[in-house]
Amino acid sequence: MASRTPGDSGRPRLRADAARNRAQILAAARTAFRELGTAAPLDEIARRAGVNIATLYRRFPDREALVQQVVLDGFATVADAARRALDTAPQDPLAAVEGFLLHLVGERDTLVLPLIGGPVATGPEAVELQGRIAPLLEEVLALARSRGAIRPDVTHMDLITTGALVCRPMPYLPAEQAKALATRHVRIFVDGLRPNDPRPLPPSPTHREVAAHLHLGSEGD
Amino acid sequence: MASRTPGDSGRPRLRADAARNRAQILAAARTAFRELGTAAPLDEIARRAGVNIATLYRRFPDREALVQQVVLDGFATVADAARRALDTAPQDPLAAVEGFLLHLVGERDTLVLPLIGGPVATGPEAVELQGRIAPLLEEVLALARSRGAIRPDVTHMDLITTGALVCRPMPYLPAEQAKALATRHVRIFVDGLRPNDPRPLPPSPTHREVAAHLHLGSEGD
Amino acid sequence: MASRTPGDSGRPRLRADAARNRAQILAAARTAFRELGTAAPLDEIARRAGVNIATLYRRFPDREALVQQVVLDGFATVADAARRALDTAPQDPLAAVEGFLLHLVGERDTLVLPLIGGPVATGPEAVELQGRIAPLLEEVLALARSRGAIRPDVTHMDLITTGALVCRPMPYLPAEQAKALATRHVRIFVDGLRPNDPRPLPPSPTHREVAAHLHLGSEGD
Amino acid sequence: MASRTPGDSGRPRLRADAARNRAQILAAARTAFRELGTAAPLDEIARRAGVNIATLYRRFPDREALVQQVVLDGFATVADAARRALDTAPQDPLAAVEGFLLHLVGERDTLVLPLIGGPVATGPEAVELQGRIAPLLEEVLALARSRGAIRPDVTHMDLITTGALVCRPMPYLPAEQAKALATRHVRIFVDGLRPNDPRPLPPSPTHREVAAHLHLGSEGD
DNA sequence: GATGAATGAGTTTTCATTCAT
DNA sequence: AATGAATGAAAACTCATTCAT
Repeated sequence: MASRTPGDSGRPRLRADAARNRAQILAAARTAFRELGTAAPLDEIARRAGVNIATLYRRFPDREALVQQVVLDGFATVADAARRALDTAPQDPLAAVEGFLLHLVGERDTLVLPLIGGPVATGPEAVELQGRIAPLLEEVLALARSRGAIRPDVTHMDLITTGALVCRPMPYLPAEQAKALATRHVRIFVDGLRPNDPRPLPPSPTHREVAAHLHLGSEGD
Repeated sequence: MASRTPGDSGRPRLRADAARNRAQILAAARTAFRELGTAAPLDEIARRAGVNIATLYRRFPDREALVQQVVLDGFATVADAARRALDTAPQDPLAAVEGFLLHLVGERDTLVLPLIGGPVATGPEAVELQGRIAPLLEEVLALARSRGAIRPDVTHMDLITTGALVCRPMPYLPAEQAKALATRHVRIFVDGLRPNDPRPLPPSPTHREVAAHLHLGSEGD
Repeated sequence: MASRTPGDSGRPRLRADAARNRAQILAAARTAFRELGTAAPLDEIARRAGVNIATLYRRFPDREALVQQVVLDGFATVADAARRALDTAPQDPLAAVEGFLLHLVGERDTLVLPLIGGPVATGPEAVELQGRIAPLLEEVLALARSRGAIRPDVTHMDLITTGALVCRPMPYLPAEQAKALATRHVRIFVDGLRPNDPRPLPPSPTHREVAAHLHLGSEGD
Repeated sequence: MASRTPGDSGRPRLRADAARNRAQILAAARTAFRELGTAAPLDEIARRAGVNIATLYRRFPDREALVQQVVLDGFATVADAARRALDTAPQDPLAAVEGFLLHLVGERDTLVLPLIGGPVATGPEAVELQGRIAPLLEEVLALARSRGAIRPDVTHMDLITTGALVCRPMPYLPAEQAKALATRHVRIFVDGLRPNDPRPLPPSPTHREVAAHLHLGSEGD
């Protein structure tokens, strides 16, 4: 559904052409970030968006702001998917989990979660969105556990991790093939979530530990 | 275990000090690429390696050559892991599969597979290594299937995809936490490989299709 | 005379300040190329032009482009001189030939014809200009021959060769002395064109042969 | 005749292989200087000579020394040509003049006279050679004048200028074509030297003036 | 609001030169 | 004597950012 226009909340309304430019810039940034990393040249992004580099700067005072917005839009997509999962969880909670992941896979072409080389979403909006996702997924998982539909040792962090992984760009592979492989991966993973005599998992870092590093299961540096 | 010195085949032997420099450059490149992407500044890499930038250029005529070698070393690690998996497969083929993936997770701090923004390994050595990995994994899988130890619809490409995903850098998350999450992911995934009434998988792109794009289950652009 | 502004055809009109910068860059390049060869440091050229090196790159994407334009302007000067020669040929065709050469000598301080180490003008504009010069000179020569004012075996290529030679920089000699020596050379050469029982010339390469190598009587490599 | 091996006088005798290397370096330098100017990369010259760059440095402590030697060899060729001209002058002094110029044209592929961008031959050997050339040519001219074989207002500097000009590289033109054009140019020029009612020449800079700038009719900077 | 233009600060790349083998 | 290797310094080139139109 996603009727929300990403990233335009809490801002003075823009003139129509300016709004269009802003949307084009964000779209160009999403693909450029996926292809080139968040260090992608800003004038390359402006070029792809069909606007002048100065126009980009008018909308986003620096690279950081642009990255923030793109990541924020990504988080919004995840939150959206989590909400839908909760909606459908009562019928079939495990299917809801799978639906969550496949929904993300469905958006993977334009989904930028914190990426290599990129600064990270630290603003209040980002924190707020991230804080909203975890409980939604935990609620889905709780329901699933109570129905015996899922192994008990899975946490929302495993889902977030999986979502982040299957949305990573796979450079030089056509989008269709990437999506097919990601889909198969999700299907197998979700089969692994079923309570079929699972081998117990090793301990997870706590949500708090990970949150202290601020982001969707990402590592590095 | 990894007794191979990476990337030193088919080359006139280097003087001892030069070989040491070369190894330091590659090590520095591996971590820099994981942290900053393959667009990481070369002088930063030289600095970390403790050599002059011109020395780096002496060994690797351009960024491309450096990336190639790093990726090639990554492939060699994967091939190595696949070989070990085949060795242990007769005892417990599914455990061998898991061992393959966990081995990669164990090396994830220094493992660079084709990455965002990066050119891609296309040289004959890369093709040769890639062509060596697939049959090894297929042999493991065949054994597992014949023992009924695994769902029948999994292919080596699913394993490659999974290996590539769980080795992706997770920027801003400490290595320990990243490894823990990756390990849990692998454990669940492998549970999903068991032949417990699995739901059939959607079709996979063929090896040939993917190979045409030349790389370990990676996408983009 | 020379009312043409060099190198500004077929381009979107530049802002006034940008056009000024462009002209200064070209002027600086002309003298730098004559002094240092076409490998002259671009930042030196930018410095002489009083602009930032990036501004130079904005106008000329690489050294090649800058050299092209400078050479193109040189060709334009030659074409201009040839046109004037044709204008005055009816009165005294041999004087017109001499005027052509002396005109070039007069501009030699800022005239850059294809030079050592330099790539060469191959674009359509260069070809067009070169193709325009030859017939003009041939027409002058035809008139001179019909009047018996010149030895019959001279071709426009001899004139082009001579023009190119006498315009070559003479490093370390002050411009005045260089011009004096070049002028004397032209005077003697033109005396050698008179039909005073000349010894026949050895065969010339054809225009086509030379044109296949694309440039005003230049050699090398 | 040129039985002289250029540039090996007054030096401790080299080991045979070292002498060979030195000759190869000089040959490579001659062509590289003609193609790329005297700023040609030294390792390029070493590469063409088939020796290591450090070997080049062992023979020539810096670029300057290499250029000096190459130019010196060029002067030696000119002096040689002048000597021959004087030998043959008694039979036909104008033919001797032409022979001088054509001799230079014949060597133009390997003849490097002070060139654009190049430092300049200032050593005692250079001065000595230059000082030797002028009187030889003047003697030829005096003989020609006394026989009425030449216009009276030509000086040795005109000959030097002409020699320098016709030996300039003509980049991108095959050597054969360049030589043909240069030959024709010389033939016409020499016809212009004949005492056929010549128009008087404008004044020449004096030998002293030019010598103050140290070189064979060259200008610039 | 949008853009062409300019610039300072990198980053990449090359090259002369020296050193150790 | 010759060479592989290393390096500092320069030059080529790119890019984020600001300014004037």
